[in-house]
Amino acid sequence: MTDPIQQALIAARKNQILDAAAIVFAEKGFHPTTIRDIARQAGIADGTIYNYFENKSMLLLGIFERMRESILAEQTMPAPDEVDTRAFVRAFVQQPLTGLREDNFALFRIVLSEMMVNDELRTRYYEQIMAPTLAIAESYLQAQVDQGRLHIPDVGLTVRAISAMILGLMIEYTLGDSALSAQWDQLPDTLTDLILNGIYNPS
Amino acid sequence: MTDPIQQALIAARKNQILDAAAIVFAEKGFHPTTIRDIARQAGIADGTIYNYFENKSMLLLGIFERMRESILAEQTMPAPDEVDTRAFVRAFVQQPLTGLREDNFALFRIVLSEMMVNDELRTRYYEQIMAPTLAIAESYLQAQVDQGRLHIPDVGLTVRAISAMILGLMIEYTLGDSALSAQWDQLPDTLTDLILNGIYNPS
Amino acid sequence: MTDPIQQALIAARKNQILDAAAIVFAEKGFHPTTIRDIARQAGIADGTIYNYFENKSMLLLGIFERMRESILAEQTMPAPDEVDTRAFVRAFVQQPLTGLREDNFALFRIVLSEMMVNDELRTRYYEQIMAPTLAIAESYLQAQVDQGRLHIPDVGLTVRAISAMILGLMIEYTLGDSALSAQWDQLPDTLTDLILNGIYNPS
Amino acid sequence: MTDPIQQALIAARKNQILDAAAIVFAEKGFHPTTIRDIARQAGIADGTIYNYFENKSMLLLGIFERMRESILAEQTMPAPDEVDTRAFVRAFVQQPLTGLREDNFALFRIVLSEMMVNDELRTRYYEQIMAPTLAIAESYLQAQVDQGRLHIPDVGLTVRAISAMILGLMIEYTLGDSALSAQWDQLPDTLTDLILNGIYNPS
DNA sequence: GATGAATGAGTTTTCATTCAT
DNA sequence: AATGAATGAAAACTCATTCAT
Repeated sequence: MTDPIQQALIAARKNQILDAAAIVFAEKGFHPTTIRDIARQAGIADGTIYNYFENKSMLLLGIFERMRESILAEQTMPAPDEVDTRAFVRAFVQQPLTGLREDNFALFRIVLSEMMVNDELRTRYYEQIMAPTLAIAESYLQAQVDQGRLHIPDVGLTVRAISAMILGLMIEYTLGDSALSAQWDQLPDTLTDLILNGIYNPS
Repeated sequence: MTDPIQQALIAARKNQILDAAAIVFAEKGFHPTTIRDIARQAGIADGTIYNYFENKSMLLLGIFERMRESILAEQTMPAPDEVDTRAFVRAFVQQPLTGLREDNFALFRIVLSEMMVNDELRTRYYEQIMAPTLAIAESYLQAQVDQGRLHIPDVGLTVRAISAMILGLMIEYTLGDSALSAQWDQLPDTLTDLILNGIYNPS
Repeated sequence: MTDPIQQALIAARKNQILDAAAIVFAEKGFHPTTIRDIARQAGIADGTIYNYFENKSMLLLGIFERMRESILAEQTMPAPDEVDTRAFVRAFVQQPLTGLREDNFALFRIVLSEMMVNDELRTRYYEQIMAPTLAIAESYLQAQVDQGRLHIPDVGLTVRAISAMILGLMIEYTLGDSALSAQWDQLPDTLTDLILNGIYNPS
Repeated sequence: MTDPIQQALIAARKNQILDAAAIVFAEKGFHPTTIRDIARQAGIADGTIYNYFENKSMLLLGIFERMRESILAEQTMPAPDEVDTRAFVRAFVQQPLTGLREDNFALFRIVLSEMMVNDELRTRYYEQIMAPTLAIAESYLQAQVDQGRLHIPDVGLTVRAISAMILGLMIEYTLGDSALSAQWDQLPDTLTDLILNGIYNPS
């Protein structure tokens, strides 16, 4: 049970299966993918998958968990005091935009799509990722406000608006907006300007 | 074929079916809903649906078309000159936030979820809704910039960022963020402030 | 719904399916038989079966219902007064022994086997067939007792013992007892003697 | 191979497995029970079972063999001369009725059910249990007939009828007849009366 | 145009059995 | 001898779609 070698083998096999599932899901989508597709991609038998995952939905959940872990691992925000405010905000928006790029995008689309429709997935996402991430961001911004660097009437709502902007941009990207993909690399700077200074011209 | 009475009957029957489909989709989701579910809800036979729609996906497309029409019909932007800049921006963000609320939300989630995964739906959405809407918004903002009221280095990207914020907020809402739903009515003002002035405290 | 022609068509199709199921069950047994086997035998598609029966078990239940109806239809006991006691008892034992012979035996074995193991089937059998049959037999015997023709200390238990004897003989037959099948036709007389007079030699 | 210690170990392990199988079979039935269920119950690995039994059916056969041995071991009929005829018949019917009660009943139902459907099991049952038991009973009865105590025109058929009555009663019991289970303890006497004297009232 | 019975391809999931360790 | 992960065949069941009436 607690044999560490066994544990490692089980984890390795689980990862092997999730790797395969991620590839096929990203390629064909969740519903069109069959268990057989995944088994073939992983080079194992159909039944083996069921030794490690209860059913097909749990595979998506497994992929989601791994995304969660890798995202949380990356979340190394700079200490707010050490950088100037602009660099801080820029880091804040850039991380998700570049972190979830390329290969991950196809998969992100699949997972998000299913998440909007699958209660269990949605609950887990909100509780395990979104809520804690929002809380962390909120405390960061609040610290900046307390230091007088930022002026934010409602920190909670503002944090949600900013993260929504990032999420929405990733969705618009997946929807095929060519202008967006062409200028993707300019986003961090443009967003930072927008967030910090707005678009009003007071002159 | 071009008999106007026939046309009206066909349109009425199509709407009857789409009404039924919208109800059931909103309740159960797209994939879990069967043609029989929809036929029962509409009070007609399974086969009748196929006299009006090619297949199940086309039902989603039909619903989507109706959403498009109602959204476009609502898009009555104020003439930019007639209102001050703040009221203009506020109207810009408020319309989708209040328009797509309540009953529509469940359906919006289903349609968006499938759209992220269905190429045809996605293409149609981008070409028929997102692209024209972005273009209109872009021209509006550009006019304000030209009048010196707004300062926007990259109008295209900024329009996308703002609309992404709105889309993202609707998604976060569907994901079950309670803070967001509690303060939903404050969003138009908060967003307008954020968009116009940003969060930087220059003092 | 209540269209009599529809009703007849549905009944006919149900019987077609049950006929096929009875043949294949009798040949291969319940568990080894697949839905496809039955569909092929009936000359219809697999899915059609599910338009008429909820699942495989319901087919067995349907067969069972038809056996029930045909058995009840045959249960035309002679009026107890019109025949002498011996003829009455003989008719009592002969009917099931000859009624459930030949073709039916293979099917009887399958149904009984599954009935001993399937709660729903067992409950239905007891309530719809065994209990009423026992009640009828009990009242018949009681009438004979009241007329002084028979001497039965416990009518309920005796009725059960006699019917058990018949059931047991059918099972022993299915178990392959060659002596029994060779002398099957003598059973009604032998059983009548045994039941009426017992085996004690008082001389 | 013939190492007596080895033999004992093998026998012990076989019994351990059969004990587990009997428990789970009695609880869930034969088909619904998985090898894993049995292995868990026995506290061993799935594969170990296959070191001792060829396949799942052989487990049922193994259980059956043990039942056979215990039944034959119990079959200690009184010497016919030593008891009066009534006591003899009573002992004859009582033994199976009380022997196969309580715990054994659930298992008996499973085994009998499968026996009616499984050729190998059925053949073994007939040849190894039913035929010898009938033969013994037949010789006992024949002895009584020869001594003039009993009057039986056809001993073979009568023996089958009596044993069928016992078997049938056990089945009716398993089918859930409440009157039967309530009066189960009176059965030996009632049956003895019925068998010896019948129900005819010659007065 | 409406009906709804018939179709049958397609998929998930189970589980007896094997065999390398 | 014991293990239990891997296997993959097998089967029930669903449901979008068709088409004769």
